Amino acid sequence: MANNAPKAAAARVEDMAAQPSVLESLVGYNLKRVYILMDSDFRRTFEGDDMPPRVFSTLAIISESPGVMQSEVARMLGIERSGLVAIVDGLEKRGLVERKPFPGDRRVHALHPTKAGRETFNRGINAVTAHEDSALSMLSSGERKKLLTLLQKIRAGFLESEK
Amino acid sequence: MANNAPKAAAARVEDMAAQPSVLESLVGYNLKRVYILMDSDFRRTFEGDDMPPRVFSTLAIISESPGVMQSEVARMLGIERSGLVAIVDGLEKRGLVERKPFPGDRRVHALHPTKAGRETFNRGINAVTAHEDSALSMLSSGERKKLLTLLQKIRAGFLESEK
DNA sequence: TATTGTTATACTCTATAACTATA
DNA sequence: TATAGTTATAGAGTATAACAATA
Repeated sequence: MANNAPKAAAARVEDMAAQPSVLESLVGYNLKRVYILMDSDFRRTFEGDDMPPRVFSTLAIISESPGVMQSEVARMLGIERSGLVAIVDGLEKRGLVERKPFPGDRRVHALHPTKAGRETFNRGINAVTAHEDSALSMLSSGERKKLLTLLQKIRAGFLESEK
Repeated sequence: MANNAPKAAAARVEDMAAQPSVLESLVGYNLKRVYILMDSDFRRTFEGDDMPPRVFSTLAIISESPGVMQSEVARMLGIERSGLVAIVDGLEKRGLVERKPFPGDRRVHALHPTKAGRETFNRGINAVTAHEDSALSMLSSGERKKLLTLLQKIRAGFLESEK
């Protein structure tokens, strides 16, 4: 150690900046931090519309696949059937989706978007895209595409390993 | 529509596969799904060691920056001071870290790793790296580096925009 | 027996606010 | 006045288990 300075009488809080951590080099750690940033930003942007991420995702799937059953939506979103009940309840109360009988299987509730639901989804998808444009403005178009490709590749890899 | 088949009497559940969703093209959605996969995998891998991600992160920062104060650790991890109390309590009970008086400011608890804490961290960082090697084996070395770089760039961008 | 939707329940994670002791 | 650590509390999100209706 080439530190010839006299020993300080007492440390000062201002001097206690910590070392950069090895955590910064871990994909998992950075993934979590970025997820939290993006998720918070999404919620802040759409809180006036009462549209947290998983509610928007549910509306999207129902709008794109009218007649889809709840179990299938839950499976696509990677959540439990039970967790989806409250989300669909909320969307139904707001007049954005409807539960209808499914011809051929009376256990099933087929989920359909209403006209208002389709309109909300169409406005939403534009707003969400604009939100991503803004939140990811530090990335070039190519970098953003690359990021998307890498994330999709990881998901595909996990899917494969579960077989 | 070039569908000349006769109309089915009743739909069948087996035929109700939903459309691929526009969600799949959103960075935020894929980020969340990948975060959940990696986080679950981490917890599963280290549950025998009682070492969820944020406990390991806390131990890492204390091991790398002995004497760091709690507020600084919370700031680095992006969580509230109050949330860190239980984590440090747990690490202290397990004999991995110690709260010591901070010379010069009696409000501060300086956090130090014990010998056992340093050993646990050293074993942990190897295990975590091995975990990432396994969980991200579908990516080439170059892809993994690129992903890390992109995630860090997003974090830096958010940090910049908060100024 | 298995599956769909539902309810009840509990647990994790986190944020907020208020308190104390110090500065 | 402001800050470090702490406690209490509440909320969001999610998972598990059990149930009725139906297959």
